[in-house]
Amino acid sequence: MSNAVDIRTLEPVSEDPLAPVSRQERKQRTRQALLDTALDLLADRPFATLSLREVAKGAGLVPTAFYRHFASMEELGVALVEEATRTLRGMMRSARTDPDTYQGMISASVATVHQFVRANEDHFRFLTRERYGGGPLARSIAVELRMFSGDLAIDLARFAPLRAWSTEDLHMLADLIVSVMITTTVELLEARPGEDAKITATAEKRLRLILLGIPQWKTS
Amino acid sequence: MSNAVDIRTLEPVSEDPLAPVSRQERKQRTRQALLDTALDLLADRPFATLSLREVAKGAGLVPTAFYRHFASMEELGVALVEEATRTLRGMMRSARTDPDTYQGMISASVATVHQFVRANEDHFRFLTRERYGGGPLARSIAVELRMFSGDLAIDLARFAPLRAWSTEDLHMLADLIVSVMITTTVELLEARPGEDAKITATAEKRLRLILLGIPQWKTS
DNA sequence: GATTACAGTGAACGACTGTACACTCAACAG
DNA sequence: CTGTTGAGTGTACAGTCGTTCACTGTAATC
Repeated sequence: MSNAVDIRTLEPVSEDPLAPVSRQERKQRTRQALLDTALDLLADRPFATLSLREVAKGAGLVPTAFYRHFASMEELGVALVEEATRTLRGMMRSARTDPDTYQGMISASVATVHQFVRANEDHFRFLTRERYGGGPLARSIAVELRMFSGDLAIDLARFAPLRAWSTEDLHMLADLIVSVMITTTVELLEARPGEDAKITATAEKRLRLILLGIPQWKTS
Repeated sequence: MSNAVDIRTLEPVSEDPLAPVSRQERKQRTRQALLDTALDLLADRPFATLSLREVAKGAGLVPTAFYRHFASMEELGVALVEEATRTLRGMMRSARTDPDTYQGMISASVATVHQFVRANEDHFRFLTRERYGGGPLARSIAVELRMFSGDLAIDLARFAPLRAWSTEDLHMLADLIVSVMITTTVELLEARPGEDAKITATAEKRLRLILLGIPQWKTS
C-alpha cells in the first residue's frame, strides 16, 4: 500500500530487503557506499579537500580497495556529478507539468525547486559548491546547467507572448530564470530552519517581476 | 603628467621608487607578498587546498616565517577577503555616478563591472569561488554582498518609479540585480578572449528586461 | 655604543597523503 | 568438483603537511 517513489527518478522503489547478494551487486553496493560517504563529507568542505583515504575509511574500506571502483578521486567526482545531475534532471522533468497561467507556473516551479532541494540537499549543495569552485568538475556542471537552461528556453518558446522572441532573447530569459533558481537554491541551503517560506516567496516575486517585463520587451 | 590612479581605491598612486625600507615597511611588504602569491595560487583551485608551506615558499619564505604575519592560513584568508572586498567597494563607489536614464544607468553599470572585473580578475575570481565554496570565508563574503545589495537598494529608492515601493520589494529588486551582476562576473571570468562584448550585451539585456517590469509592479 | 625587539632561518617531530605490491578467500565458469 | 576471477586486505615507502623550538642578524631604541 506504500507505493513509494524515488523523488530523484520518479521511479517506483523496489523493496528487496534480503537479496542474495550476487557478486556484481556487492560491488555496486560498496561503490555506492563510497559515493555516499563522499557526499556526506562534502557537507561542509569543497571536493578538492577530500582524501582518498578518508572516503575509503568512511565506506569501511582499506585505502587500496578504493581503486577497485575508481581510478582516482577525480573519477569519483565525475560519478558524483552524474549522480547529482540525475537529481537535477528529475527536478526539471517534474517542473515541466505546466499550469497555463503565469502565476501558477511560477509558484509551481518554485515549489518544485523547494521540494527537490530539501529532499536532496547533498546533491544541490555539491552542485552549487563545485559549479563555482574552480575544480575540473566546474566545467561539466556548467555544461549541465546550460542544457537545463536550453531545455527551459524550448519550453518558454511555447508560451504565446514569447513566440515572436528571437532564440537569442529566449536564451537570455532562460539564463536569467535559471540564475534566479540557483540563487534560491543557495539561499535554501544556507537558510536557518523556518525561513523556507520567506525564501520561496521572494523567489516567486523575483520571477513575477521578470515576467512582468516580457510584454514590454522588443525582441531584436 | 601621468596622474595614475589605483583602480581599486581610486586614490592617486604614490610613486616612491627607492624608499629607505624601514623595518615595518619591509614587514608589510612580505605580508603583501604572501597575499599576492596566495592569490596567484588561487587562480585555479579553491582556497582550502592551499598549504601554508607553498604560500610561504612562493613568497620566498621559510614555512615558519609565515607565522610572523598570520596565525594560520584561515587568517590569511580573512585578509584576502578584506583586500578583495576593498576592490568590490571601489567598484560600487565608481558605479554610483548615476546617469538619469534607465538605459544610461544600465550600460554604465555593466561597463563598470566589466572594467573592474578585467582589472582585478584575481579578486573577483576569489570572491565568486569562495562565496559558494562553503569554507569559513563564505559567510563573510555573503555579509559583504548583502551590504552591497543594501546600498544598492538605497540608491534605487531615489528613482521616481521606485519611491512607492516597500523596502522589502526594494531589497528583492536589489538582490535580483546583484545576482545578475554576479552571474555576469562569473561569465566574464570564464570567458574565452573576445567574448566580452557578447557577455556585457547579454547582461544589459537582462537588466533591461527586469527594469521593464518595474512600472507594472504592484508593491505590497 | 650597548641593548633590545623581531623578521627570518633550519632542523626535527608526528600525522597524513597517494600508491605499489603481494596476499586472501569467496563467488563464479567450466 | 576444479580452476579462475576479482573485491578486499596488510604492509610498506616516499612525500607533504602544520607546528615546535632554538637560532641568527640587523634595524630600532636607550
